[in-house]
Amino acid sequence: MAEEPRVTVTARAIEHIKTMLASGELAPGQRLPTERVLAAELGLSRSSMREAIRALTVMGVLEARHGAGIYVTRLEPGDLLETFGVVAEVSRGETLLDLVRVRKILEPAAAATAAARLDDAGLERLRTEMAAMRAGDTSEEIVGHDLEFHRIITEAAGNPVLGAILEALNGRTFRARVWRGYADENVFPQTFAEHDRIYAALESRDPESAHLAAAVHISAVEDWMSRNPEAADR
Amino acid sequence: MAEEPRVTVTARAIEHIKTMLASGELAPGQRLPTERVLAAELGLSRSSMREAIRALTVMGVLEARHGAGIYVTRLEPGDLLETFGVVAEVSRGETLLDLVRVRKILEPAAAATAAARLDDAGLERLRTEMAAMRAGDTSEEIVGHDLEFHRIITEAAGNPVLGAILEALNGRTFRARVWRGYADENVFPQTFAEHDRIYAALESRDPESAHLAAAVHISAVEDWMSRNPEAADR
DNA sequence: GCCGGAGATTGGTTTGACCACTGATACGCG
DNA sequence: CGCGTATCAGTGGTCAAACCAATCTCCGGC
Repeated sequence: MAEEPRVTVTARAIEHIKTMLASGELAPGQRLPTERVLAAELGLSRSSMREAIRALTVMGVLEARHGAGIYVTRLEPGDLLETFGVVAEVSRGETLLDLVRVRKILEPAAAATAAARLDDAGLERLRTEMAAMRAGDTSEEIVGHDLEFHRIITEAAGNPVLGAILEALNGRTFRARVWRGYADENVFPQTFAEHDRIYAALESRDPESAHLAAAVHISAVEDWMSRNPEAADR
Repeated sequence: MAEEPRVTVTARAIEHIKTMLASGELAPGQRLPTERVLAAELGLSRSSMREAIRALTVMGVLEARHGAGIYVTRLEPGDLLETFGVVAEVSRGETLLDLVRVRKILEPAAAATAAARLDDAGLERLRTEMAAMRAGDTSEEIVGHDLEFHRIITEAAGNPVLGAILEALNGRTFRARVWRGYADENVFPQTFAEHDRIYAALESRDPESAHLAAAVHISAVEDWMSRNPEAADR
């Protein structure tokens, strides 16, 4: 016989709502019944129902607005993959290296695709970020422009899922660790040169060169992390 | 002035624990204080504290064992990226296509790496899965072996983060959608042939061929989905 | 017709009680 | 003495009933 009442009521509620979502019974943006009603319908207490809602909220599928109600999010990759970022936040050691290695696969692919799609306005924005980076004083500031530089490229690749994953792979926490180390070694010039290479490839609409330049760029980060494992443990 | 006490107490608790994790104050496998104690320490009610714990649980960061206590997970990619799978479960339409496109980038890279690392035992396991797939009756059964086939390769690539992402990208829900459609068109033979190509490349330890064969394989899926958009809406 | 405020609605938070599972301790049997 | 078992304290799981704090709605006055 079926023998597993071992699941908590909250877990069942979570599964229940996910199923409604997968089946299309709940559409993006749609409003759900109130907590009290949901609890009654699923036959559990409001407390437990709230736990389920909270879980789905952090997953990015639901959004609770105080006083207004509970809504299904747009269910776009960006919403759903936000939690992905925690892996970059709480990981250390070897896992951080693995993170970079995945980025080394994705970022070049994104750059290659972007090479064929980035328009003049995009190139202009890239130049702006590059200049801002060179002019930046604080490490914090430089990291911000670095992130933006890569995000523009990622966005131009036109794949929201890819964009969200790369975004997560580059959590501020993670990025800050690397750049803090960079600052101690004055490797900024080399990094700026790598960005220049990427930009040049994009400007000449050359996917292969863009792919290569991006790979070189990320490899530099990977190498640095390999040589400075202690940076992964802070 | 700082002006946003608009964050819920639960959100603060979540952040608090994540910070303790990032700083190393909480180590993998470690046991946390009881819910009651935690609630008191952070100055909130047990209900709210439980919501925070539930949230961290679904993120794969904490694990609550009934009667035993709350523990930090091993914090390995597999644990943390489990939620990632929801995107594959609740997404539809264009997003599903974007999902496959990301897989088209990652899977070939994984196959190429695996070509240099897969040992004889691994090859043997691949042959087993291939045979089982051909012999499979139900779609359900075939999907299972298909998944296992790819998982063996991914595992051989030796990057847990990459493995976890690909695992998520291939949620059973998602995979079932495709194969259900495949069954209607009898494209199994072609798929089997693609697997044969991948296997041959791996056996001859040829990264480039493996990369190519995997790309072809995933492209076939992508093409099929492009031609059958209605499959994405079930 | 527009504006503002009172009241209803709904999520946010707290409290306290009880249930269900786990693990360790102490007991009793062989 | 050794081992199995019964007991029980500790801990997470669930429920209930309030009250608080945003938000929305609708009605009345200007």
